[in-house]
Amino acid sequence: MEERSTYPITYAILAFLEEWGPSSGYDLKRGFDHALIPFFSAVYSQIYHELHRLYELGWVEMDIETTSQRPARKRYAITQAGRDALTAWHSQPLEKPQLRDELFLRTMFGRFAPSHELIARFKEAIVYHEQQLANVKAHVLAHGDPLAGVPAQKTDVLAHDDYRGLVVHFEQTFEEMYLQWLRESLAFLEKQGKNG
Amino acid sequence: MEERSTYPITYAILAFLEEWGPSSGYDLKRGFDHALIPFFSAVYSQIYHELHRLYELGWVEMDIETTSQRPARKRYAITQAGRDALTAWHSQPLEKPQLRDELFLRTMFGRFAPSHELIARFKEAIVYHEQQLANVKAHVLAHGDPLAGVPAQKTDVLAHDDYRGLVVHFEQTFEEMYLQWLRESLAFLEKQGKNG
DNA sequence: CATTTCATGTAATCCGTTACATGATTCC
DNA sequence: GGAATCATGTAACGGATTACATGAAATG
Repeated sequence: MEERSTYPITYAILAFLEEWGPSSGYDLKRGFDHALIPFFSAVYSQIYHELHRLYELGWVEMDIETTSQRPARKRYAITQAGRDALTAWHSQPLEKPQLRDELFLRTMFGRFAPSHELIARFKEAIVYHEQQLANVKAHVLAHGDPLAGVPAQKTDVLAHDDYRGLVVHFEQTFEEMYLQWLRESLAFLEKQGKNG
Repeated sequence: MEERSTYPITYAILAFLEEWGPSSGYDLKRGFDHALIPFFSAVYSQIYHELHRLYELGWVEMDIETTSQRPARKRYAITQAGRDALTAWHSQPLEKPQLRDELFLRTMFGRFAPSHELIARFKEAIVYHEQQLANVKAHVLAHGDPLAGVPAQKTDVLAHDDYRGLVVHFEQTFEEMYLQWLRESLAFLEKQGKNG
């Protein structure tokens, strides 16, 4: 197979179909929003487009539900070729991670505006990341945290949710670290403002 | 003015021109690579394109150096309108930060491949982030860290800049946190593997 | 009876990256 | 003499997002 062009969403969809069983594009969207926040998201148009692509690759199969009174609903299921692709994915090299955050650029060039502007941005960022942290903590309660010893692991194999738990643990640590930086920096900026 | 469409690179260029004085696209590229790694980067084509755009906006002016024997060199300088735009930028709301990292998706769906695969990815990520941390520590020495009380080197023209130091502090803390997560997760994965 | 939810898709735009194209000068 | 550096750009592609388009059924 000469499969060029697979993206993160390719495998996100395959993995969810494998985990959840046959699903519609609509189901997938809702699943992504609930389970993958905030490190992965997709919009409907992207999901529907990718499902068509996966269908043509033979990695998913599809049937249309006729039983329901609801709008036409297409159920997609992963095929064996899809499962093989999902497994092969884990052998491929990782893409480089990217953290894009305009606040860093604003901070770096903060002196080109009155100091209260940057201070206001920091305060807004604190509100935003406090909300993110609250969301993540709800996730920890839901999925556990294997590194912090929060619930549910089997002794023989990795528990189902342990993998997700590792990611959620990262999210929580990240948000806490970010908030600490915001608060320390804010204090620094406010102190400098008074001295200057 | 009905001009939509200004991006981070717009302001990165304006800020650097304000800070460094008149510069060529080539200068800007080198400056970005040295001063903004790893949270901001740009390729030549993007920089040249943006410079043309800024010229048409009247935010920069340009003259061609005829004195040199080198290839034609265009020197761009920020205008007053450019300075105004740079200041106005700081009043605008922040875009939402995005951390894109394929490792999270790989981890979440780690059970769809033999455990040694994910373990190998984690080991590769450790090597990568150790290198990132080493780069950042060199930055700290060059630019200082106002939160940790590390002074900037006087040899650096931009060294007075505490704003940049705040960003570099974040970078270092981020890489340290990331590495800790990688090592803890790796130990967890390896332990679970032996039990199974 | 109005809003939300269910349900799928097309079209356009946008931003970033890669590939391509050129050529002089300096350094080893 | 060959490699690296200086220096500027065009063309094409590609993934992600936004806007647009439609409409039934359940919920309050």
